[in-house]
Amino acid sequence: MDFDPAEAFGAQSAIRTLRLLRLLGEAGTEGASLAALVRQSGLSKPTCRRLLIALIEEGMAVQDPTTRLYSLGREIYLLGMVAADRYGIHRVALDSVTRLAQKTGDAAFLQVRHGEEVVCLAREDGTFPLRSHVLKAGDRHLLGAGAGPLALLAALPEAEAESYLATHARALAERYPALVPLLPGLVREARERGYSLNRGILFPGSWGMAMAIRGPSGGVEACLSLAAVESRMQPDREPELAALLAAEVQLVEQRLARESGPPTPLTSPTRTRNLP
Amino acid sequence: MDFDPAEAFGAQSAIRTLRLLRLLGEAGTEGASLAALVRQSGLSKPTCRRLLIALIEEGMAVQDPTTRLYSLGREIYLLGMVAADRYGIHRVALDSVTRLAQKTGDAAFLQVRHGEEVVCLAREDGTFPLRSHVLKAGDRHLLGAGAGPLALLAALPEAEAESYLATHARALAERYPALVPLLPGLVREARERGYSLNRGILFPGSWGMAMAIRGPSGGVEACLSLAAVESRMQPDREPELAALLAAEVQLVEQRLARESGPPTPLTSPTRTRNLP
DNA sequence: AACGATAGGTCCACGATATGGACTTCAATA
DNA sequence: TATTGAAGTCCATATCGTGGACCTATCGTT
Repeated sequence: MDFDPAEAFGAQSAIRTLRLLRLLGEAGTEGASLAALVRQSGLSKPTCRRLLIALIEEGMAVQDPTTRLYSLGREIYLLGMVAADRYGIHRVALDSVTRLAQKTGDAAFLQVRHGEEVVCLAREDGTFPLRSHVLKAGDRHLLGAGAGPLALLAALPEAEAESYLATHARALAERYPALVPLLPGLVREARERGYSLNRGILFPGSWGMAMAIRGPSGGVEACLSLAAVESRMQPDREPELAALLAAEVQLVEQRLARESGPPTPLTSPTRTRNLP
Repeated sequence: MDFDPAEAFGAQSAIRTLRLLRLLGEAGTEGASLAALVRQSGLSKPTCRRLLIALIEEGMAVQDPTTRLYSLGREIYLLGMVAADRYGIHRVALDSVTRLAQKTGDAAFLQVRHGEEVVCLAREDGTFPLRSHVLKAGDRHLLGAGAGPLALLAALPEAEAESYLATHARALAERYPALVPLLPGLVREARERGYSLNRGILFPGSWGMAMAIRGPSGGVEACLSLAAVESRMQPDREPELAALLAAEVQLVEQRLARESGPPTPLTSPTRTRNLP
């Protein structure tokens, strides 16, 4: 993360604290070690630790006394549930994830777009014993990187997708070197098919499939996805999986439409500074 | 809130930022004005504003451009969903809230205990036109203050409840003056009946009823509750409402038991400093 | 339309506060 | 029992955050 000094505006440690919080989110249920957080945050060890203590004292983080790993605290859950009134999609989508996992036997996910990132909100495992553990709740990837992010990218208006690719080519190439040359083709494929397919591009042998969820206003903010080992996502099973995805996506879309009495505000998180 | 300087340990502004975040949580969906946040936090206006900007830049808060009110941002929702893997009760309890609201026609709530506080996680309104708006998602009250908090207090082991009352008498008296003398009686009543009843003690005319949810390990962490205008909670309707509550509580408890393959860690959020 | 009152927002000199290099402690591996 | 790597802590220093003072916008009132 490392700080661009320009973005510190008298709130350095506030920003640092909040970024740490986000890193804890990415660490998910397992948690993260102090060393890992130091590395990822670019902070010094004492600073990192001090901020973690503050997070812990406020209930926003916890440290496992035996493993010493840090993870999100209950306070964050409580706040998140309050925020869910506004941003929530889980109420209409979580049980679809569960059903997908049950019916397919593989891992199913709910992912949402958040600016240029795609965040995995929920993962549910099926019963099949060979499982891909490449994606878990809290993981974040750039649009396009993985089946879910690919579905979301492909569902964007073409102009928007183009400009995203142009703007983020560098970042994509850095984080996912193998991906960039393939992306335009994958996006086209996904558009034609109606769902995306990731044939082990990011992690060999880990395949994925995803379909975007369109909100009542037409915007795309989330997707359902599946992940499995290569052998479980061959052409023979593809239509079956796609049909299951399609059915659940349709269900979620209906539920979204029904409850959109008060239309969800979906404004971008970027802020324009008030100028003098 | 105001700061006990002793608790600042080189993380003043981190703590301040996180407390602000919590205040935003309490403000719920409506949001809070800068002035309100300044008042509640005890911070100076510039400091408050600066920290809010930091929160906004990190996506953890948003400001409505027309009303200028601040509220929780989408990032908090995302983090909360990740934390839900660990602390979540909503997956097994939210639809009970919905059903209660539908069947009773009144407002139904899910509240959880968090240390000495009880946080309202969700509110769902029924169709009856006279509604109590005394409680909304994000609101926090001390154990004992209101139907839900009362049910949770009454469900505690007797010794624990006693010691809580002893320790927090002052705080209770300060925030809820009318309540304290009545509390012991109310708690006893609730224990005998199996559910709590608040006959407009905190807000005249706003009545409430609640029943605690017991986890598989026997601990009590949450409750379902109902609120209505006085006339809708008279003895004639009481058994009916209590039965509905009991049915949903039982359902939630069953679901909790079923999914407790990996038993939910429910450790307290307080931290013991590592001593040299 | 001029006024006062209330709230949102910002500036910047000062000093309290957060910083990180250096250190200690502990557990696991060799 | 050395050795490595990670967790955790101390404290002198200067950087970063602070809040009094000020500006502006938007009301309701006369």
